[in-house]
Amino acid sequence: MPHQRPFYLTTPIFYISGTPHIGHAYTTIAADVLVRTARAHGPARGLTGTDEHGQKVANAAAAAGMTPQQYVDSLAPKWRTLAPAFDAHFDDFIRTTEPRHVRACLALFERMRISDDVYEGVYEGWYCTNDETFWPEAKLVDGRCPNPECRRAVQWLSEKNWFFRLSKYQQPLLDLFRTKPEFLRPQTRYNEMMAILEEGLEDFSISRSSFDWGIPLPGGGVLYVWYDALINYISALGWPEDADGLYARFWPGVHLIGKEIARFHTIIWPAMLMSAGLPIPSRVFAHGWITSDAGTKIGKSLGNAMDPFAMRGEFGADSLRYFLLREAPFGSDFSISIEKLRQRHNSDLGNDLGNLLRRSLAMLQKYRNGLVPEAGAGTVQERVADLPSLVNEHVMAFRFREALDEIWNVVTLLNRTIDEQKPWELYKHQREVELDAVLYDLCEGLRWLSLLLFPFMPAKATEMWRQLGLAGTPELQWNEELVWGRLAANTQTNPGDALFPRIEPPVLSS
RNA sequence: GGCUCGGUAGCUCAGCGGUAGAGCGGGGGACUCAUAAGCCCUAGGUCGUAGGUUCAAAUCCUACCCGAGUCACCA
Repeated sequence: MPHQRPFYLTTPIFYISGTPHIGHAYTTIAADVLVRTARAHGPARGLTGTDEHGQKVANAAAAAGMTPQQYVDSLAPKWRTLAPAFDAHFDDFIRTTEPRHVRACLALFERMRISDDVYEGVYEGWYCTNDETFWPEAKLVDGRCPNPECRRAVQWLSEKNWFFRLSKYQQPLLDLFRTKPEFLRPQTRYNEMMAILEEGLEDFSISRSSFDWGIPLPGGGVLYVWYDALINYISALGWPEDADGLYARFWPGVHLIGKEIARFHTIIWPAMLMSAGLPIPSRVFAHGWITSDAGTKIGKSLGNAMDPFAMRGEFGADSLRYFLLREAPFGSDFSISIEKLRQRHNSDLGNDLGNLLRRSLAMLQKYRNGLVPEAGAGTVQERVADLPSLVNEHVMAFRFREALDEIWNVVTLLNRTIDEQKPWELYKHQREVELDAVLYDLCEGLRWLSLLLFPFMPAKATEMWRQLGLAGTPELQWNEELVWGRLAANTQTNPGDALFPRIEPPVLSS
């Protein structure tokens, strides 16, 4: 069943001083597939953006000889190009330095004060200047920084800050998790957060007074960067003014995040919203890490990040999108390599799908001058009847791989239909009615595939659509378009270049 | 160290009480519309180890081994 409610999905906002790596592309692409699928059933909205405050940014700006604002302005364009580079379309891109965001943060802070959930306290602990991190006493190694690559002396710091009475929300959060386990998926992340909740929550410092690159508070100091960052999900909708009515229409939304930030999104953020008397997110999904073949995490700090732009250059955005969502269950870690990418590209995309389109249109060209025949007594219709709802259910539950498995069953079905019906023999023996029936089934089946694959591979699905002789793009409502027989007879098809040209392994020279 | 999740065919994984499954790779076959693609057949793996419960266990319980994650106010 298509969902009725407007659908709102967010990615995390990316920390601006980093460099985009394959993990950012992964989150972005998955979010885009969700939003595009939702949009095929009704109103849907996607949000991404950048997180621009914090001491690290301030330090990096100083090192670059710029003001923090100049510095983040110089970096923001790089992040804006990330989504378009992978054919991901978001309705909005928020930067936490924008006035609309600043206003929302201060408004939320004020609401929480009114709830008596914000109080002044002293924030202190052992601080490592190099890592810019406070460490609990128990973590110190010989009284020094526990980071194995640091091990410098730590110093005792204390500053007066605002605290959020997070402890007050332990029970409400436990109730939430127990009554609505689907709030956080997958299960393994849910278990971890439950363990944290059962251990108990401590109040949480939400301002800083030792530096000033953040959202300034009326009485001095700035908001802690995470407190500020989480609010982007509603500030981008126009809360609290909501002049455009977006907040009223789209909140609460769904958050897609990486597993490392589940705590912020499923404990701190809901508690903040509860405190302010606002609805909490409807769902949070924490996906896994992409690793290299050696099994090491790919991240900025390890210096082995695969450049997503280079990978796109070699395989194309659609092929990469397909690989990332087909290769592993969404939520698990998985490894990526050029060889695996090539394997998927050649086998699934080139051999199965691309070749299916080409051989189908080639026969239509040869036997019917490229004109779609009248529909006949085909066998494919009944086999695909459940496919749209099945695919939609899988995608909306973050089961991208299962959705693609279902779609590929139909790719295989159509390939098998050709081999079983042998159109070349039907043609030779002038069995015109049967030949028409098979050719129609193939074209209509391919039209369905184009529509269903559009969220995953927008450009290639559109190219399929074009070769099938259809106008516009397959970005259409499924309940109207996924009706068997909608493809009109006498449509003039346009066979074209191979959809996914084979990519040969590099020739090794000795 | 506590807790959590995994350890199933060469690879990636599904199965989660009833005498072992899929995809890919590998091997064989019949065809020709097609990107030498597609289709059909084929994999005989002590389901991490050792016990236990049961008429019956990858599937439940216990212990252990191995791997990963998490227990941080760094985004």
